[in-house]
Amino acid sequence: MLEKNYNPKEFEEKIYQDWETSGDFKPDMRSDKDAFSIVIPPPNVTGILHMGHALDDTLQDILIRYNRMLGKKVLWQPGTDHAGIATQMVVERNLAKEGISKHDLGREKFIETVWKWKAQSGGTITKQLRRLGASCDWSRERFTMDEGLSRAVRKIFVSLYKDGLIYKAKKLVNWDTKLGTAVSDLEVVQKEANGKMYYYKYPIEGETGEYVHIATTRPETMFGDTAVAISKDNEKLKHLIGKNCIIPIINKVIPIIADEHADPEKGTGAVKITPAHDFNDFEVGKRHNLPLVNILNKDGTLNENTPFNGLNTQEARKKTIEKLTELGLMDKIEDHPMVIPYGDRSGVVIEPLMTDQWFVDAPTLAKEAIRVVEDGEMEFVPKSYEKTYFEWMRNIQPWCISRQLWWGHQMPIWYGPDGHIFCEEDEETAQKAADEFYGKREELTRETDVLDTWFSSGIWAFSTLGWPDKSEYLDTFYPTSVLVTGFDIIFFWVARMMMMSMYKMKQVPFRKCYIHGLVRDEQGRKMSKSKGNTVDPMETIEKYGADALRFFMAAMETQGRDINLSEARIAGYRNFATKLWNAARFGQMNECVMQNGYSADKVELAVNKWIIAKAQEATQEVTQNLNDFRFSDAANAVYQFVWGSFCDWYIEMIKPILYGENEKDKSETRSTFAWVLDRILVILHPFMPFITTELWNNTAQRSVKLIHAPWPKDESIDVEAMNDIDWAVELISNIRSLRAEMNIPAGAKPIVYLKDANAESIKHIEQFNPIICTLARLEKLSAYDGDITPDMVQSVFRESTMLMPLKGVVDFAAEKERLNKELANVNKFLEGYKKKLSNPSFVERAPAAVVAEERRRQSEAEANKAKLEAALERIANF
RNA sequence: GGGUGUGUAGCUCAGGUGGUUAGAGCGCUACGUUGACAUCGUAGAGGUCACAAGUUCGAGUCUUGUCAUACCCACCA
Repeated sequence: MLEKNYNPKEFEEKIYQDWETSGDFKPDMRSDKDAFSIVIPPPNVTGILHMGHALDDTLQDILIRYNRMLGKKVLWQPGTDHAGIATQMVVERNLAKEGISKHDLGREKFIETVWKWKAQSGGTITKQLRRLGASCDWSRERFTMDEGLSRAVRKIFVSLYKDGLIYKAKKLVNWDTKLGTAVSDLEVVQKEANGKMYYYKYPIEGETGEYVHIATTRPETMFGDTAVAISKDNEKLKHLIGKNCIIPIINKVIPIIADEHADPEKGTGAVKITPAHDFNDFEVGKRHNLPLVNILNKDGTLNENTPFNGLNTQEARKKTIEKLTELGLMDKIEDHPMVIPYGDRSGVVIEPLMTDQWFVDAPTLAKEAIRVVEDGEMEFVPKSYEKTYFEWMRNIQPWCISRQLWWGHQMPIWYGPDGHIFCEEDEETAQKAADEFYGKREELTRETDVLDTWFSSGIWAFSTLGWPDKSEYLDTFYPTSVLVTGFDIIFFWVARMMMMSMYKMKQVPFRKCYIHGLVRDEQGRKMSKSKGNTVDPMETIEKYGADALRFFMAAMETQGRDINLSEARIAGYRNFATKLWNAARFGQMNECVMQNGYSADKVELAVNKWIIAKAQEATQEVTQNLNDFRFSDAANAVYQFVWGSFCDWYIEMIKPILYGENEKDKSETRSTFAWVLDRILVILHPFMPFITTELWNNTAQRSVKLIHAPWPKDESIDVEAMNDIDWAVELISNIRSLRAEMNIPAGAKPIVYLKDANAESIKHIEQFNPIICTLARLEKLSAYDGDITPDMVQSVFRESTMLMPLKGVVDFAAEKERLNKELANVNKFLEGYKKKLSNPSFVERAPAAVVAEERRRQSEAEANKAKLEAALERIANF
């Protein structure tokens, strides 16, 4: 017997362990059905599960479990990401607590420490995923830095390099002064700040008292200026073009040039050009062949090309202003709201800096990645994200992949003594290539830079399946079926996966890409540690169970919208689980098990036919909606069926049968109950795997585990579905015969019985029992003043189970009115269609498909009309 | 500046291709909880679907505009 209370803590972990140890998550490679596969967006190995993961992985698990029940070969490939910067920062922070810096350890020792740390606490997130119920094939778990994946990374790097798609270049890149590394454009976030605009002037060379006035937010960069630009359309200032001016303090002469970058409307109309420290100025410098003067060290302090060697930019700015003021060159300082770039990880200001870096030729790789989406080989769901994707891909810039970090994939690049580059998969091969190149043995040195984390994530879809080796899994599961991820990661990951996969595999990495929104807090604010409004999914699971959290995520997931976390709602879904638990318990108490020889398509009682038809309807809805990635619709269909139809109505309706004496009816009803409960457990399983499994294991002997139970097919049973009108007709007929049989005078109130019956208790029982309630309201009878006997009550209880209470369809006059109204409506449509279709210009000019659609609707309306008329006829007598 | 969304009940949100009386959960009110229910049931109140014009026999849904709001991209000397 089931416990009295639903207590998820008691069985969730136990059930998960059984799945995992029994190998239930492994694909059934003998299945003759299609393959279905998902690669998990690898969480950061240092991370802990947050609500975003809970959403992302719940959706994936629903799809995985659903497809597994469809009998397909199903693989959910799990793994974690080494997350270069994030992980390095975590470990550095830990070391700092002991007063150690990474430089104290040296590169090798530091990396050792990271691995040690990973071994120690890297499993947290995968443990948490298990707690959520994620049915990943953990036996195949991968890590972006493990041996196989590292080999895949080297292989693809060499391939790209040899195809000329990876190159080294000295470019202006985003430089993180705290981490001491280059970062990609995507890793830079722009933040609003209250800055100041500094106005000052540069003396014109050879013309005492003449100046060119400049405005800048960063005066300290003036030592890197190599020109001042003015638009040639600037009537007021264009006379200065061609002259030279002098950078004060260092008294350096620079030219005044004409360039469109200088907008006459902005600032003073004259712009100082610092090509080595500003992306726009860099372009101007290129156009005019201006020299580059680097004024910053890699830690962001000013260097020897300035008078403030060693000072940071803030201090240098102060000094510069002081000096300019002394020289009488300052005009004014104004408040100026501005946007400043910060590193999204380090949180410090990003400086554009000239450095040697490695780049992937993204514009070339993007071409195929764009084509396959245009051609529909990969589809975004919702489709609108295509636009975002195209927009970004068509304007993509070379991708800076080198990072000056220690933790990550060291680039497979070796330099000869003369700087010649050898790019090979390992040192031995590189040495061989060098031997051949030089004709003698030369010492090689390896490039110290490591790769951007997203480089290895970019090949995740096939590297985890075994590439570059031949493997059954790669053949079977690539391309993967669908990628499920958040919109914030489209550029970082989806786009890169598309490019890398198209380059190497010549096939899309996934056929569909389902994009979901963010999980926000109760008020719709973004969750963040700094705001302190994060909710730990593990605490939620502890409190309400994993099933409740999962169902919440599914029920709230509507395409293209963020989800606001709501504890009340999660509690509501916990109540839903409780409800189901108790329904199952009710079944147990009434010995509702499948009888031998029971067949759902042979039931006779209306109430059983009805619930079976309803169950089929719900199954269809769930199936269709899951196929369409409409998670909330799928979840709500089960919810409505279980609570609204099964618990609220069916269970109430069958009580009299189960408590009565008609053994045949009892037997059929018990079996039907068991059948419907089974159906519920199956279609609910993808959403709530734990409670469904617990009930499955406890309600009868099973030959198959629920996780592998076959998903029901629509055509498996054939019950005669009854529509509302049919129910109403049958209901009222039964009441009439009942009334006649029991000799109840017309106008009498239907029978109620209580030990101490009185007017109040009659009212109560109306509310308690939907059957009685319906009877009462249906006939709108006045008070029954005859005797009420226990027999009469029994009789009504027993017989009335043949009836169907219907919410809403209780008043036949109203029903008639409704039908007539609808009929009038249909007639109106028909008139409209007739009018449209008899209009020659519409029929002749409109596209054939449109006309056909209109005709189809017309005939649909005609069929509807016939149906309504038939229904009206049927209730005409009531 | 460019782009993409969103605006529906007190709150949070559903409302494929226009078509009955616009729905759910929570909250609220009333009544009841005796037989699955750490609760549940029944009933109810609550909406000019942001605003305006248009297309249509018919608009929450389509078109245009306005207002509000969120996010993304670029830029701001």
